[in-house]
Amino acid sequence: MTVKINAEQVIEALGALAHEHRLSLFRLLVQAGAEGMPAGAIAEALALANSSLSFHLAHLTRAGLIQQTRKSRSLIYTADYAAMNRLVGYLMENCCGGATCTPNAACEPIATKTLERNDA
Amino acid sequence: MTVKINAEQVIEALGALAHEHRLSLFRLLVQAGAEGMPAGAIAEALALANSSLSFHLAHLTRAGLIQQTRKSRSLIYTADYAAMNRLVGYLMENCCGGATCTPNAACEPIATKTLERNDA
DNA sequence: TTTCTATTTCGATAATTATCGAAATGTGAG
DNA sequence: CTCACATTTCGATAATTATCGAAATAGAAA
Repeated sequence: MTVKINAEQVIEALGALAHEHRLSLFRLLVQAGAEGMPAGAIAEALALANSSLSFHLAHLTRAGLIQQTRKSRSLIYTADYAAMNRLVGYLMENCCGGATCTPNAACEPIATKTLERNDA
Repeated sequence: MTVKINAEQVIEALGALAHEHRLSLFRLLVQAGAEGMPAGAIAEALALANSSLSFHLAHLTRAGLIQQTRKSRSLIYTADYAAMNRLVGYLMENCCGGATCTPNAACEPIATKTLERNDA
């Protein structure tokens, strides 16, 4: 339990995930692993207008569930596994009055191809 | 993994929990244990108008996160721990491409006082 | 600098959601 | 049957959210 999370952040994250396209989008990035995906490829995969996708990407980013890095002209989005773990941790932590059942399964990103940054 | 859950149900549950009052409400019921709480007591605890609370109770019920039983004139609401576990299970299951990290911590309701129904 | 490409921001619109008071419903008591 | 109580449903209103095309921004290449 390195980083704390509060109710407000939990609500923001839950609300961000509680949408057909954003849930698909997040899981797409989770499966994409540490390499992530450029916005254009995501828009194509989800069959969304660029402007709509941008709206959802901003929403997930604001909720702290995904992150953005630039690679030449493309913006690469990656899932934030730590945030995912914190969210589930919060739900489980407050599950049984706060005592016994905390999740001991932590998710680590899958390095699909290039493993450039090992600073996680 | 006795009961399956699909994306649509997950979205409904996440959306139900992604609200200040409903998240507090759900956690209140979780802490209340198997005994549950009558609507009136919940409204008082959360300082909500009866009609507003009823709206949120219906929302959580529709999402399958809480259940309703009648006890004389009062309607008693209880948290559905199994639904909670299914939700977290879904999130974790699809966390690492679906393979390794599933949660092995399951939440059981706390029997605070009367343990009338053992058919869980 | 000019052009090309990727992505975001801006309007404008439609749909959904949250809120509360007042009225209605349903249950038990006298 | 009538009354009292707990909760829900009904309106009406305000706020938020999702959508997409068109225009603007940002970076890279020529």
